[in-house]
Amino acid sequence: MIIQKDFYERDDVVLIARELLGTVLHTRIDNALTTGMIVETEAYCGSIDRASHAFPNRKTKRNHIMFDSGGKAYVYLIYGIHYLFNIVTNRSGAPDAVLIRALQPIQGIETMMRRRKKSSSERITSGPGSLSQAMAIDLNLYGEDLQGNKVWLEFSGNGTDPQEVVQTTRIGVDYAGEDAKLRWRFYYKDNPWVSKP
DNA sequence: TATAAGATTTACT
DNA sequence: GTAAATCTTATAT
Repeated sequence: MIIQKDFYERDDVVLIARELLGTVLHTRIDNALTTGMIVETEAYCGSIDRASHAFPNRKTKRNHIMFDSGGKAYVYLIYGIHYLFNIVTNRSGAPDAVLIRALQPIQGIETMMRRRKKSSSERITSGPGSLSQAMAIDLNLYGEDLQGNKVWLEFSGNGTDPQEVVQTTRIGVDYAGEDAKLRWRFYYKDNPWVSKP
């Protein structure tokens, strides 16, 4: 079942990050379908969180889609190399987003291996830059509606959380001072697809 | 206008 | 363990 807009428009971005674990991200790019279960997320709250690009409610050309209402894709280029995929949440004017950090591949694994230039399916979607490359996520998806025909999310069929969830601190945000200690990262314990430094 | 650093990954020493 | 790749934004001249 496709996740509806009201799921994303709630105001608790941390809760949404937790609930996105176990849902399935789909992209259909160049007529190739790729899907994967989300196993690692991080929450970013633009109004109070120094680690967010939108702190403190600052709108730029890069991040302006975060100020739109929830249920859109926020894609940006980091280090001039990697695209990171975020899901915009909350109401218009509240710049919250959830970063997708790792997937467990389900469909289109051959396609993902070709895009990643790997001959093995090992860890082709572990890490935010890697999964974007595997799913063909780039700036063409900036602001894309998550109920469209290019990128969307679905609840998994069984609706269960088969694995234990770990809540801990985020990665790569040491510059954010006290906010770097917020435990806004979620992942499935012992899942081999979770990103490891 | 110029410089520095970043929600990262990969290759090399 | 360290460095390079190289685009966007913020801060300082």
